[in-house]
Amino acid sequence: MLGAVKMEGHEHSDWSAYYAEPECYTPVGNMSGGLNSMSAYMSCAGGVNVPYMHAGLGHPASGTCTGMNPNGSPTSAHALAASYPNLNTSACGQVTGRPRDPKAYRRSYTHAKPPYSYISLITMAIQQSTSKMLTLNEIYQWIMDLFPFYRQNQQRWQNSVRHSLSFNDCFLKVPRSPDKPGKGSFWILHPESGNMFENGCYLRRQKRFKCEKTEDKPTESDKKPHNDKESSRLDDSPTKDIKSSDLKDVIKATQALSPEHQSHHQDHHLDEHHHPHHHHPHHHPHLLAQHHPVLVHDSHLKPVHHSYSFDHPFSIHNLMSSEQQHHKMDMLKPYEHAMHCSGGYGSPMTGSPMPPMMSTRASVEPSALPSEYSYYPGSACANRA
DNA sequence: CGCTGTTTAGTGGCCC
DNA sequence: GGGCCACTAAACAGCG
Repeated sequence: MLGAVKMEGHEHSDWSAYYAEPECYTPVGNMSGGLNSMSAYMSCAGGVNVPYMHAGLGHPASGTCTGMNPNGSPTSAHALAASYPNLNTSACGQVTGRPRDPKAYRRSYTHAKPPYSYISLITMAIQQSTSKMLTLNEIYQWIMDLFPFYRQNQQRWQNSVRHSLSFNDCFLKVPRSPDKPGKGSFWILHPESGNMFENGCYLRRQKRFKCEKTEDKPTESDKKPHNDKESSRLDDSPTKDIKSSDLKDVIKATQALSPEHQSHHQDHHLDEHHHPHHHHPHHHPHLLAQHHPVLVHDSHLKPVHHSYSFDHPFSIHNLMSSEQQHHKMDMLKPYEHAMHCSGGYGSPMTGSPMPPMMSTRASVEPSALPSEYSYYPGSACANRA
């Protein structure tokens, strides 16, 4: 299993060194034994004054209004520096190496590259969103809010994110409706891409999702190629742009994953209240569906549950569910606990990890939390052997 | 002009 | 070694 942890392009030495320390991370095959390394990771990341405890909840991108500088930001860096005086960082805030002090070096992992592929990150971002669809910028925000590492070198990884979105068939682009102008399209997960991450492990896909539909390929008239390049793609592969007639099915497919859609209005309200200047109210599916009234059922877009095992230590559930598990607790205790006991991305100290994002949304009421986080564990049993 | 999106190319790790 | 997957860089076009 550890092999999966190691990933290309990641700081292998950092992670392997970290995992090698039994005090910090003991994978030992006890995946469901409450060893929640990723949650500990998130605990720390979230604890580092990540100004948006709601990351794992309804609207990731809503982090923009929590005071975080969307551009990576001196603000964030300073906040991090203030929170982590011992953080061994370079002038630009990047982790420069392993501090001599074990505790300090563990803390530095708040800025180490998470062992998730970009595809994983994008998938997580979209899946955890209430609307199951995010704009590019919202995906950026979600990643940055959750992983301090990605507040640096944004041009680099954001290019990779864009590449991943375009290149991988598992991501579909949903154009904005004419009456909701704005920049960029919405991105959703292909309804049939659900088994990309077997066992719910988001470290690396077990198999690449390939959209091989041919018989249900949309007609040429339904597509709106942006340019010659895109039209040329139609020859051997359907465009990733999703047509309006498919939207409802796709949304249904994605939202059928959890009962959270039943509380959309509540979540919507909450987020609107907390993030009054953000765009996301525009793309809630039910709103969007209103803008796409002509919806025809398409067989190839049948609802398919994304079946993950959320017990996996690197699953999004473990990454996020700590919020649900602890939202009733004293908001500060877990943070302090993690800061003292973990301070890193992985820690065996917590079978019940602290909430990942605690810093600013402590006032959120449990009832306002999306129900998906109490739903996922059950779905794991239902969908996976 | 900056952001978004597409595409190509090169590289490296992992697995069989 | 080949295939696959992932990361990165870069060029380019379209759009707001």
